[in-house]
Amino acid sequence: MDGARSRERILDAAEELLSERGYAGTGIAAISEASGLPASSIYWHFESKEDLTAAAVERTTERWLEALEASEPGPEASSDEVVEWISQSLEEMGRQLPFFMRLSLLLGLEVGHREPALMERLRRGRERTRGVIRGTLERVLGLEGTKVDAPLADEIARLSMAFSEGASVARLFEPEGIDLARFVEDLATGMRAITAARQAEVSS
Amino acid sequence: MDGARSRERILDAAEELLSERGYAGTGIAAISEASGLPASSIYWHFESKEDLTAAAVERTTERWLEALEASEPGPEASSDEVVEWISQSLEEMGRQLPFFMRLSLLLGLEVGHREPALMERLRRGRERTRGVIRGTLERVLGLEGTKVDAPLADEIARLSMAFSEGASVARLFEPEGIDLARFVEDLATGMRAITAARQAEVSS
DNA sequence: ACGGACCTGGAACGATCGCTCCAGGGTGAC
DNA sequence: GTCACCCTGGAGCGATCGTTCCAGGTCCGT
Repeated sequence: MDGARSRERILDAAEELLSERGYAGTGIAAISEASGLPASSIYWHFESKEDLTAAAVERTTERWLEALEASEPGPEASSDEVVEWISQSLEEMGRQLPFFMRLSLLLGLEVGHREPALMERLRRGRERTRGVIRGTLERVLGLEGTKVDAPLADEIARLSMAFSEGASVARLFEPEGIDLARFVEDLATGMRAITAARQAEVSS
Repeated sequence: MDGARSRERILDAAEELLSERGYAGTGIAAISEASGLPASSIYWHFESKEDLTAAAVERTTERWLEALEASEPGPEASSDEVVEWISQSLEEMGRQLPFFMRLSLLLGLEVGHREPALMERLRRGRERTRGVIRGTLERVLGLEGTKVDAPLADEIARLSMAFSEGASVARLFEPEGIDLARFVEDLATGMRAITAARQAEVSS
Protein backbone atom coordinates (compact mmCIF):
# COMPACT_ATOMS: atom_id res chain seq x y z
CA MET A 1 0.00 0.00 0.00
CA ASP A 2 2.65 2.53 0.98
CA GLY A 3 5.06 2.29 -1.88
CA ALA A 4 7.62 4.79 -0.61
CA ARG A 5 7.92 3.00 2.70
CA SER A 6 8.29 -0.35 0.97
CA ARG A 7 11.03 1.04 -1.22
CA GLU A 8 12.93 2.15 1.87
CA ARG A 9 12.49 -1.21 3.52
CA ILE A 10 13.86 -2.94 0.45
CA LEU A 11 16.81 -0.56 0.42
CA ASP A 12 17.41 -1.15 4.13
CA ALA A 13 17.53 -4.90 3.60
CA ALA A 14 19.67 -4.61 0.48
CA GLU A 15 22.12 -2.27 2.19
CA GLU A 16 22.56 -4.59 5.12
CA LEU A 17 22.86 -7.80 3.15
CA LEU A 18 25.05 -6.39 0.39
CA SER A 19 27.47 -4.88 2.87
CA GLU A 20 27.65 -8.16 4.74
CA ARG A 21 27.73 -10.79 2.01
CA GLY A 22 28.63 -8.90 -1.14
CA TYR A 23 26.84 -8.71 -4.47
CA ALA A 24 26.99 -12.31 -5.62
CA GLY A 25 26.33 -13.55 -2.10
CA THR A 26 23.09 -11.64 -1.74
CA GLY A 27 20.09 -13.21 -3.40
CA ILE A 28 16.82 -11.51 -4.21
CA ALA A 29 15.12 -14.13 -2.06
CA ALA A 30 17.21 -13.05 0.93
CA ILE A 31 16.36 -9.39 0.38
CA SER A 32 12.73 -10.38 0.03
CA GLU A 33 12.78 -12.25 3.31
CA ALA A 34 14.68 -9.53 5.18
CA SER A 35 12.38 -6.78 3.95
CA GLY A 36 9.19 -8.83 4.32
CA LEU A 37 8.17 -8.08 0.77
CA PRO A 38 7.85 -10.51 -2.13
CA ALA A 39 10.26 -10.55 -5.03
CA SER A 40 7.65 -9.05 -7.30
CA SER A 41 7.55 -5.95 -5.11
CA ILE A 42 11.30 -5.61 -5.39
CA TYR A 43 11.00 -5.80 -9.15
CA TRP A 44 8.20 -3.33 -9.15
CA HIS A 45 10.36 -0.76 -7.35
CA PHE A 46 13.64 -1.58 -9.09
CA GLU A 47 14.49 -2.69 -12.59
CA SER A 48 17.03 -5.32 -11.63
CA LYS A 49 19.38 -6.48 -8.92
CA GLU A 50 22.00 -4.23 -10.46
CA ASP A 51 19.67 -1.24 -10.30
CA LEU A 52 18.75 -1.99 -6.70
CA THR A 53 22.43 -2.27 -5.81
CA ALA A 54 23.18 1.08 -7.42
CA ALA A 55 20.33 2.69 -5.48
CA ALA A 56 21.56 1.18 -2.21
CA VAL A 57 25.09 2.44 -2.85
CA GLU A 58 23.72 5.86 -3.71
CA ARG A 59 21.68 6.17 -0.54
CA THR A 60 24.43 4.84 1.71
CA THR A 61 26.98 7.22 0.20
CA GLU A 62 24.65 10.17 0.60
CA ARG A 63 24.01 9.33 4.24
CA TRP A 64 27.69 8.94 4.96
CA LEU A 65 28.58 12.28 3.38
CA GLU A 66 25.73 14.00 5.19
CA ALA A 67 26.99 12.71 8.52
CA LEU A 68 30.54 13.67 7.63
CA GLU A 69 29.67 17.19 6.54
CA ALA A 70 27.38 17.75 9.50
CA SER A 71 30.23 16.99 11.88
CA GLU A 72 32.70 19.17 10.02
CA PRO A 73 34.34 21.75 12.28
CA GLY A 74 33.76 25.43 11.65
CA PRO A 75 36.25 27.71 9.90
CA GLU A 76 37.58 28.97 13.24
CA ALA A 77 38.30 25.53 14.61
CA SER A 78 41.59 24.91 16.33
CA SER A 79 43.95 22.14 15.40
CA ASP A 80 42.85 20.13 18.41
CA GLU A 81 39.23 20.48 17.39
CA VAL A 82 40.08 19.09 13.99
CA VAL A 83 41.79 16.11 15.54
CA GLU A 84 38.64 15.63 17.57
CA TRP A 85 36.58 15.93 14.40
CA ILE A 86 38.61 13.30 12.63
CA SER A 87 38.23 11.06 15.64
CA GLN A 88 34.47 11.43 15.61
CA SER A 89 34.34 10.89 11.87
CA LEU A 90 36.26 7.69 12.32
CA GLU A 91 33.83 6.55 14.97
CA GLU A 92 31.00 7.42 12.66
CA MET A 93 32.85 5.48 9.98
CA GLY A 94 33.17 2.65 12.44
CA ARG A 95 29.45 2.68 13.10
CA GLN A 96 28.67 2.95 9.40
CA LEU A 97 31.38 0.49 8.46
CA PRO A 98 28.89 -2.25 7.70
CA PHE A 99 27.15 0.17 5.42
CA PHE A 100 29.45 2.64 3.75
CA MET A 101 32.94 1.24 4.00
CA ARG A 102 32.10 -2.43 3.71
CA LEU A 103 29.80 -1.67 0.81
CA SER A 104 32.43 0.36 -1.06
CA LEU A 105 35.20 -2.11 -0.43
CA LEU A 106 33.20 -5.23 -1.09
CA LEU A 107 31.49 -3.98 -4.22
CA GLY A 108 34.60 -2.22 -5.47
CA LEU A 109 36.65 -5.38 -5.13
CA GLU A 110 33.99 -7.81 -6.24
CA VAL A 111 32.22 -6.26 -9.19
CA GLY A 112 34.03 -2.97 -9.70
CA HIS A 113 35.90 -3.96 -12.79
CA ARG A 114 32.85 -5.56 -14.37
CA GLU A 115 30.50 -2.66 -13.77
CA PRO A 116 32.15 0.64 -14.60
CA ALA A 117 29.04 2.64 -13.74
CA LEU A 118 28.97 1.26 -10.19
CA MET A 119 32.71 1.80 -9.86
CA GLU A 120 32.29 5.41 -10.93
CA ARG A 121 29.63 5.89 -8.28
CA LEU A 122 31.92 4.53 -5.60
CA ARG A 123 34.80 6.63 -6.86
CA ARG A 124 32.73 9.80 -6.68
CA GLY A 125 31.77 9.01 -3.09
CA ARG A 126 35.42 8.64 -2.19
CA GLU A 127 36.32 11.83 -3.98
CA ARG A 128 33.68 13.79 -2.14
CA THR A 129 34.88 12.34 1.17
CA ARG A 130 38.39 13.42 0.29
CA GLY A 131 37.08 16.86 -0.64
CA VAL A 132 35.59 17.36 2.81
CA ILE A 133 38.81 16.26 4.50
CA ARG A 134 40.95 18.40 2.20
CA GLY A 135 38.84 21.48 2.79
CA THR A 136 39.21 21.17 6.52
CA LEU A 137 42.92 20.48 6.31
CA GLU A 138 43.50 23.53 4.13
CA ARG A 139 41.73 25.79 6.55
CA VAL A 140 43.33 24.32 9.63
CA LEU A 141 46.86 24.00 8.36
CA GLY A 142 46.48 27.55 7.06
CA LEU A 143 45.46 28.69 10.56
CA GLU A 144 48.60 27.24 12.01
CA GLY A 145 50.63 29.79 10.12
CA THR A 146 51.98 27.47 7.46
CA LYS A 147 51.07 27.87 3.85
CA VAL A 148 49.69 24.74 2.25
CA ASP A 149 49.02 24.71 -1.45
CA ALA A 150 46.16 22.78 -2.93
CA PRO A 151 48.10 19.79 -4.30
CA LEU A 152 49.76 19.20 -0.94
CA ALA A 153 46.44 19.44 0.89
CA ASP A 154 45.08 16.91 -1.56
CA GLU A 155 47.99 14.55 -0.97
CA ILE A 156 47.62 14.80 2.80
CA ALA A 157 43.90 14.17 2.48
CA ARG A 158 44.61 11.08 0.39
CA LEU A 159 47.10 9.81 2.91
CA SER A 160 44.74 10.45 5.80
CA MET A 161 42.03 8.51 4.05
CA ALA A 162 44.37 5.65 3.26
CA PHE A 163 45.56 5.55 6.85
CA SER A 164 42.03 5.56 8.22
CA GLU A 165 40.73 3.01 5.78
CA GLY A 166 43.67 0.73 6.47
CA ALA A 167 42.92 0.98 10.17
CA SER A 168 39.29 0.07 9.54
CA VAL A 169 40.38 -2.98 7.60
CA ALA A 170 42.74 -3.97 10.40
CA ARG A 171 39.86 -3.66 12.84
CA LEU A 172 37.82 -5.94 10.64
CA PHE A 173 40.35 -8.73 11.13
CA GLU A 174 41.27 -7.88 14.70
CA PRO A 175 38.60 -5.78 16.39
CA GLU A 176 40.82 -5.26 19.43
CA GLY A 177 43.96 -4.64 17.42
CA ILE A 178 43.82 -0.88 17.13
CA ASP A 179 43.03 1.64 19.84
CA LEU A 180 41.03 4.29 18.05
CA ALA A 181 42.04 7.21 20.28
CA ARG A 182 45.71 6.37 19.98
CA PHE A 183 45.29 5.90 16.27
CA VAL A 184 43.89 9.38 15.78
CA GLU A 185 46.79 10.88 17.73
CA ASP A 186 49.21 8.95 15.55
CA LEU A 187 47.37 10.05 12.43
CA ALA A 188 47.71 13.69 13.48
CA THR A 189 51.39 13.28 14.37
CA GLY A 190 52.17 11.53 11.13
CA MET A 191 50.31 13.96 8.91
CA ARG A 192 51.90 16.98 10.59
CA ALA A 193 55.35 15.50 10.05
CA ILE A 194 54.66 14.66 6.43
CA THR A 195 53.25 18.12 5.78
CA ALA A 196 56.31 19.72 7.35
CA ALA A 197 58.69 17.51 5.39
CA ARG A 198 56.97 18.23 2.09
CA GLN A 199 56.93 21.96 2.71
CA ALA A 200 60.64 21.97 3.65
CA GLU A 201 61.34 20.10 0.44
CA VAL A 202 59.54 22.65 -1.73
CA SER A 203 61.13 25.68 -0.13
CA SER A 204 64.68 24.31 -0.34
CA MET B 1 47.24 -38.33 -15.49
CA ASP B 2 49.52 -36.05 -13.52
CA GLY B 3 47.49 -35.43 -10.40
CA ALA B 4 49.88 -33.05 -8.69
CA ARG B 5 50.03 -30.81 -11.76
CA SER B 6 46.25 -30.85 -12.07
CA ARG B 7 45.90 -29.87 -8.44
CA GLU B 8 48.15 -26.89 -9.03
CA ARG B 9 46.22 -25.85 -12.12
CA ILE B 10 42.98 -25.97 -10.16
CA LEU B 11 44.54 -23.89 -7.40
CA ASP B 12 45.86 -21.39 -9.96
CA ALA B 13 42.41 -20.94 -11.44
CA ALA B 14 40.73 -20.76 -8.04
CA GLU B 15 43.24 -18.21 -6.79
CA GLU B 16 42.72 -15.97 -9.77
CA LEU B 17 38.95 -16.20 -9.88
CA LEU B 18 38.41 -15.97 -6.12
CA SER B 19 40.61 -12.91 -5.84
CA GLU B 20 38.77 -11.27 -8.70
CA ARG B 21 35.14 -12.16 -8.10
CA GLY B 22 34.99 -13.31 -4.50
CA TYR B 23 33.69 -16.54 -3.02
CA ALA B 24 30.03 -16.39 -3.98
CA GLY B 25 30.89 -14.95 -7.39
CA THR B 26 33.16 -17.84 -8.33
CA GLY B 27 31.42 -20.96 -9.52
CA ILE B 28 32.90 -24.43 -9.77
CA ALA B 29 32.04 -24.35 -13.47
CA ALA B 30 34.20 -21.23 -13.90
CA ILE B 31 37.12 -22.83 -12.09
CA SER B 32 36.64 -25.92 -14.22
CA GLU B 33 36.74 -23.90 -17.42
CA ALA B 34 39.72 -21.77 -16.35
CA SER B 35 41.74 -24.80 -15.28
CA GLY B 36 40.69 -26.95 -18.22
CA LEU B 37 39.61 -29.75 -15.91
CA PRO B 38 36.12 -31.10 -15.34
CA ALA B 39 34.26 -30.52 -12.10
CA SER B 40 34.74 -34.14 -11.11
CA SER B 41 38.51 -33.63 -11.10
CA ILE B 42 38.10 -30.65 -8.80
CA TYR B 43 36.03 -32.80 -6.45
CA TRP B 44 38.55 -35.59 -6.65
CA HIS B 45 41.32 -33.25 -5.46
CA PHE B 46 39.24 -31.24 -2.99
CA GLU B 47 36.37 -32.11 -0.71
CA SER B 48 34.27 -29.06 -1.42
CA LYS B 49 34.36 -25.49 -2.66
CA GLU B 50 35.09 -24.43 0.89
CA ASP B 51 38.03 -26.82 1.12
CA LEU B 52 39.39 -25.62 -2.23
CA THR B 53 39.08 -22.01 -1.09
CA ALA B 54 40.98 -22.76 2.11
CA ALA B 55 43.74 -24.45 0.12
CA ALA B 56 43.97 -21.50 -2.27
CA VAL B 57 44.21 -19.04 0.62
CA GLU B 58 46.85 -21.20 2.25
CA ARG B 59 49.03 -21.38 -0.84
CA THR B 60 48.69 -17.69 -1.65
CA THR B 61 49.54 -16.68 1.91
CA GLU B 62 52.59 -18.94 1.93
CA ARG B 63 53.83 -17.50 -1.35
CA TRP B 64 53.33 -13.96 -0.15
CA LEU B 65 55.21 -14.55 3.09
CA GLU B 66 58.01 -16.33 1.24
CA ALA B 67 58.43 -13.37 -1.07
CA LEU B 68 58.28 -10.97 1.85
CA GLU B 69 60.82 -12.85 3.94
CA ALA B 70 63.14 -13.38 1.00
CA SER B 71 63.32 -9.64 0.40
CA GLU B 72 63.84 -8.83 4.06
CA PRO B 73 66.94 -6.71 4.63
CA GLY B 74 69.81 -8.15 6.67
CA PRO B 75 70.48 -7.27 10.31
CA GLU B 76 73.07 -4.66 9.31
CA ALA B 77 70.75 -2.78 6.97
CA SER B 78 70.62 0.98 7.18
CA SER B 79 67.46 2.94 7.62
CA ASP B 80 67.49 3.86 3.94
CA GLU B 81 67.77 0.24 2.97
CA VAL B 82 64.72 -0.54 5.08
CA VAL B 83 62.75 2.16 3.36
CA GLU B 84 63.84 0.63 0.10
CA TRP B 85 62.77 -2.79 1.37
CA ILE B 86 59.35 -1.52 2.32
CA SER B 87 59.05 0.06 -1.09
CA GLN B 88 59.89 -3.20 -2.81
CA SER B 89 57.53 -5.13 -0.56
CA LEU B 90 54.76 -2.74 -1.49
CA GLU B 91 55.49 -3.22 -5.16
CA GLU B 92 55.45 -6.95 -4.58
CA MET B 93 52.19 -6.45 -2.74
CA GLY B 94 50.98 -4.42 -5.69
CA ARG B 95 51.90 -7.22 -8.07
CA GLN B 96 50.38 -9.83 -5.80
CA LEU B 97 47.39 -7.65 -4.99
CA PRO B 98 45.08 -9.72 -7.15
CA PHE B 99 46.25 -12.73 -5.22
CA PHE B 100 47.14 -12.04 -1.63
CA MET B 101 45.60 -8.74 -0.71
CA ARG B 102 42.47 -8.97 -2.80
CA LEU B 103 41.94 -12.51 -1.58
CA SER B 104 42.31 -11.57 2.08
CA LEU B 105 40.15 -8.49 1.82
CA LEU B 106 37.46 -10.01 -0.33
CA LEU B 107 37.14 -13.25 1.58
CA GLY B 108 37.56 -11.53 4.94
CA LEU B 109 34.75 -9.12 4.15
CA GLU B 110 32.51 -11.54 2.33
CA VAL B 111 32.57 -14.80 4.23
CA GLY B 112 34.83 -14.04 7.17
CA HIS B 113 32.14 -13.86 9.80
CA ARG B 114 30.42 -16.97 8.53
CA GLU B 115 33.49 -19.16 8.34
CA PRO B 116 35.62 -18.69 11.44
CA ALA B 117 38.20 -21.23 10.26
CA LEU B 118 38.87 -19.27 7.09
CA MET B 119 38.95 -16.03 9.04
CA GLU B 120 41.52 -17.52 11.41
CA ARG B 121 43.67 -18.51 8.45
CA LEU B 122 43.56 -14.97 7.08
CA ARG B 123 44.30 -13.52 10.49
CA ARG B 124 47.35 -15.73 10.91
CA GLY B 125 48.67 -14.59 7.54
CA ARG B 126 48.29 -10.97 8.59
CA GLU B 127 49.94 -11.66 11.93
CA ARG B 128 52.93 -13.28 10.29
CA THR B 129 53.22 -10.35 7.89
CA ARG B 130 53.20 -8.00 10.83
CA GLY B 131 55.80 -10.14 12.57
CA VAL B 132 58.20 -9.75 9.65
CA ILE B 133 57.68 -5.99 9.58
CA ARG B 134 58.00 -5.69 13.35
CA GLY B 135 61.22 -7.68 13.42
CA THR B 136 62.81 -5.44 10.86
CA LEU B 137 61.59 -2.29 12.56
CA GLU B 138 62.97 -3.41 15.90
CA ARG B 139 66.37 -4.07 14.48
CA VAL B 140 66.51 -0.92 12.41
CA LEU B 141 65.08 1.49 14.92
CA GLY B 142 67.49 -0.06 17.40
CA LEU B 143 70.37 0.67 15.06
CA GLU B 144 69.41 4.31 14.92
CA GLY B 145 70.35 4.61 18.56
CA THR B 146 66.83 4.80 19.92
CA LYS B 147 65.45 2.16 22.18
CA VAL B 148 62.18 0.70 20.99
CA ASP B 149 60.34 -1.74 23.19
CA ALA B 150 58.35 -4.59 21.78
CA PRO B 151 54.84 -3.11 22.22
CA LEU B 152 55.85 0.08 20.43
CA ALA B 153 57.44 -1.84 17.58
CA ASP B 154 54.24 -3.83 17.30
CA GLU B 155 52.14 -0.69 17.20
CA ILE B 156 54.33 0.88 14.53
CA ALA B 157 54.15 -2.32 12.52
CA ARG B 158 50.37 -2.27 12.77
CA LEU B 159 50.24 1.35 11.66
CA SER B 160 52.61 0.68 8.76
CA MET B 161 50.45 -2.18 7.60
CA ALA B 162 47.30 -0.13 7.91
CA PHE B 163 48.87 2.72 5.99
CA SER B 164 50.10 0.42 3.22
CA GLU B 165 46.86 -1.49 2.95
CA GLY B 166 44.87 1.70 2.82
CA ALA B 167 47.10 2.91 0.01
CA SER B 168 46.52 -0.32 -1.88
CA VAL B 169 42.79 0.11 -1.52
CA ALA B 170 43.05 3.68 -2.75
CA ARG B 171 44.97 2.43 -5.78
CA LEU B 172 42.20 -0.03 -6.45
CA PHE B 173 39.75 2.82 -6.92
CA GLU B 174 42.15 5.28 -8.50
CA PRO B 175 45.17 3.50 -9.94
CA GLU B 176 46.89 6.83 -10.65
CA GLY B 177 45.91 8.40 -7.35
CA ILE B 178 48.97 7.51 -5.31
CA ASP B 179 52.60 7.81 -6.32
CA LEU B 180 54.19 4.76 -4.75
CA ALA B 181 57.66 6.25 -4.30
CA ARG B 182 56.29 9.37 -2.63
CA PHE B 183 54.04 7.22 -0.51
CA VAL B 184 56.94 5.19 0.87
CA GLU B 185 58.80 8.39 1.76
CA ASP B 186 55.70 9.66 3.54
CA LEU B 187 55.29 6.34 5.30
CA ALA B 188 58.86 6.55 6.60
CA THR B 189 58.46 10.19 7.66
CA GLY B 190 55.20 9.50 9.42
CA MET B 191 56.37 6.40 11.24
CA ARG B 192 59.56 8.09 12.40
CA ALA B 193 57.55 10.98 13.80
CA ILE B 194 55.08 8.70 15.54
CA THR B 195 57.87 6.60 17.02
CA ALA B 196 59.60 9.72 18.32
CA ALA B 197 56.38 11.11 19.79
CA ARG B 198 55.54 7.86 21.54
CA GLN B 199 59.02 7.55 22.98
CA ALA B 200 58.99 11.13 24.25
CA GLU B 201 55.66 10.41 25.90
CA VAL B 202 56.99 7.36 27.74
CA SER B 203 60.19 9.03 28.98
CA SER B 204 58.40 12.12 30.25
C1' DA C 1 49.51 -59.69 -19.65
C1' DC C 2 47.16 -58.18 -15.74
C1' DG C 3 45.29 -56.14 -11.52
C1' DG C 4 44.93 -51.97 -9.16
C1' DA C 5 45.59 -47.19 -8.01
C1' DC C 6 44.96 -42.71 -9.86
C1' DC C 7 42.57 -39.50 -12.48
C1' DT C 8 39.22 -37.77 -16.16
C1' DG C 9 34.76 -37.22 -18.99
C1' DG C 10 30.14 -36.47 -18.96
C1' DA C 11 25.58 -36.89 -17.40
C1' DA C 12 22.56 -35.78 -13.91
C1' DC C 13 20.80 -34.56 -9.01
C1' DG C 14 17.91 -31.17 -6.22
C1' DA C 15 18.32 -26.45 -4.86
C1' DT C 16 18.67 -21.87 -5.77
C1' DC C 17 19.60 -18.05 -9.01
C1' DG C 18 17.52 -13.54 -11.23
C1' DC C 19 13.44 -12.52 -13.16
C1' DT C 20 8.45 -12.48 -15.23
C1' DC C 21 3.56 -12.94 -15.32
C1' DC C 22 -0.83 -12.04 -13.79
C1' DA C 23 -4.74 -12.09 -10.79
C1' DG C 24 -6.37 -9.40 -7.13
C1' DG C 25 -6.50 -6.32 -2.91
C1' DG C 26 -6.20 -1.41 -1.36
C1' DT C 27 -7.00 3.38 -1.88
C1' DG C 28 -8.43 7.88 -3.59
C1' DA C 29 -11.08 10.76 -7.22
C1' DC C 30 -15.26 11.54 -9.13
C1' DG D 1 -20.49 2.94 -6.62
C1' DT D 2 -17.03 2.39 -9.70
C1' DC D 3 -13.02 3.27 -12.21
C1' DA D 4 -8.06 3.81 -12.39
C1' DC D 5 -3.89 3.37 -10.39
C1' DC D 6 -0.46 1.48 -7.14
C1' DC D 7 1.31 -2.33 -5.04
C1' DT D 8 1.36 -7.29 -3.36
C1' DG D 9 0.96 -12.55 -3.44
C1' DG D 10 2.30 -16.56 -5.47
C1' DA D 11 3.34 -19.63 -9.09
C1' DG D 12 6.67 -20.60 -12.25
C1' DC D 13 10.28 -19.62 -16.11
C1' DG D 14 15.09 -21.22 -17.85
C1' DA D 15 19.70 -21.06 -16.18
C1' DT D 16 23.11 -21.97 -13.02
C1' DC D 17 24.56 -23.44 -8.38
C1' DG D 18 27.49 -27.14 -5.62
C1' DT D 19 27.82 -31.80 -5.69
C1' DT D 20 27.59 -36.90 -6.89
C1' DC D 21 27.93 -41.01 -9.59
C1' DC D 22 30.18 -44.07 -12.44
C1' DA D 23 32.19 -45.88 -16.60
C1' DG D 24 36.52 -45.77 -18.60
C1' DG D 25 41.16 -44.16 -19.63
C1' DT D 26 46.26 -44.07 -18.21
C1' DC D 27 50.01 -45.63 -15.74
C1' DC D 28 52.65 -48.63 -12.55
C1' DG D 29 54.41 -52.92 -10.22
C1' DT D 30 54.57 -57.71 -10.91
